[in-house]
Amino acid sequence: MDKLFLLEERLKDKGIRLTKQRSNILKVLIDAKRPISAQEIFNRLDNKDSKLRLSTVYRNLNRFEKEGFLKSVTLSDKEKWFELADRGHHHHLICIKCDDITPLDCPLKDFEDELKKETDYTILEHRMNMYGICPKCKISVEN
Amino acid sequence: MDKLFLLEERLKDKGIRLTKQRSNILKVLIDAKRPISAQEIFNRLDNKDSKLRLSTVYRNLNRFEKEGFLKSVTLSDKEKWFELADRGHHHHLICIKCDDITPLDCPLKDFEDELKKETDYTILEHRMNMYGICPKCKISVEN
DNA sequence: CTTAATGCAAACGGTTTGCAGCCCT
DNA sequence: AGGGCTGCAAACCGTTTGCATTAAG
Repeated sequence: MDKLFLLEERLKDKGIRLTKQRSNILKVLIDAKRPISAQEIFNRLDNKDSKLRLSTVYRNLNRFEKEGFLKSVTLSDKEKWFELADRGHHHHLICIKCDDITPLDCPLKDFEDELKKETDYTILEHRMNMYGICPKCKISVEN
Repeated sequence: MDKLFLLEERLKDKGIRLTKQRSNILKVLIDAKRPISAQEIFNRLDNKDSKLRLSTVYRNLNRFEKEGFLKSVTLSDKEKWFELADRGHHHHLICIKCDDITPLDCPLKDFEDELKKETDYTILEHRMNMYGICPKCKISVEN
C-alpha cells in the first residue's frame, strides 16, 4: 500500500487541504524512516520544483502532530524531531557521534502502572531516550 | 551540615572564584529542592542586594554542570531546568497543571544492560520523564 | 597585581506570528 | 467565490558571546 496516498486520504477526510507543500513534506517524512527536524525537511525540499518556506514546514508539522499523523521527539536540547505516528509507541537509541537512531520497544509499562498506584497521578505520557556510541563509531574512534 | 558551605569549599578546591553571584545562585538551587530554570533563579535574585545579569546565571549554570555540581533536565520543550547533582541518578514525574515534580528511582538498569548486549552500543546516558496530573490538580479540575 | 568573572548589549538559532495574496475545493 | 494555506518578514524566547570593567585571590 502507498503510505503517501493513505496519509493524503486521511488529510482530506479531516477537511485539510492537500497542497503541494504538504504532500512534499509528507513524502520526506515517509522516506526518512526516522525522526527528522524541520530544517532537514526544508533542506531536502529546497531547490525542488515548488516554493517552500521554513515557516510552512513548521506550521504543517505542528498541524500534523495535532491531527495525530506525527509524533515529536526531543532527542537533543536544540531542535524537535518529527516522525510518522504509524509505528505505535516506542523509544529511541541515538548514537551521539553519527546520529544513527534505533527504535526501541517501551520497557516502562509495568513501571507506569506501579507509579499510578503509588502516586495517585493520572499518567498521561512519558519520554525516554538512550544515548550512546554505535558499534561503527566505536571502531572509527579507535582508529 | 551546611550544603552551601560544602559547595563553596568544592568551588575553592577547583580554583573557581567564589563571587557573591555564584553564592546566591547556589543558595537558590539549594532552596529550590527541585529542578529550576535559569530565568527562575534570576527572578528570585533580582532586586536583591547584589547586581546580577541573566547571562551570568547561564554562564554559572553551565560551569557548575561541567564541574559536576549540577545536572540539567529537559522536562519541557522550552527551557532547561537545573538541579543539584548530590541526589544521585534519578528521574522526574511532572504535573502538567501545576509543575509539581516528584523524583523517581530509575527503573532502567536491567533494560540498559540488555540493550548493551543486544545492540553492542556503548550506552552513555539516558533520559526519562513521566508526565501526568497530580491528585490535587485532578480534584481542582473536577470543580 | 593579575586575571577570572561580571555587566552590558548584541547576536544567535530554533520556532512562531501577522498580514497580504495565492490557490485548493 | 470563499476561506484556508503560503510566502514573506518580523518578532519571539531561551541561550550564548564579545568586550570593557570590576573584583577575587
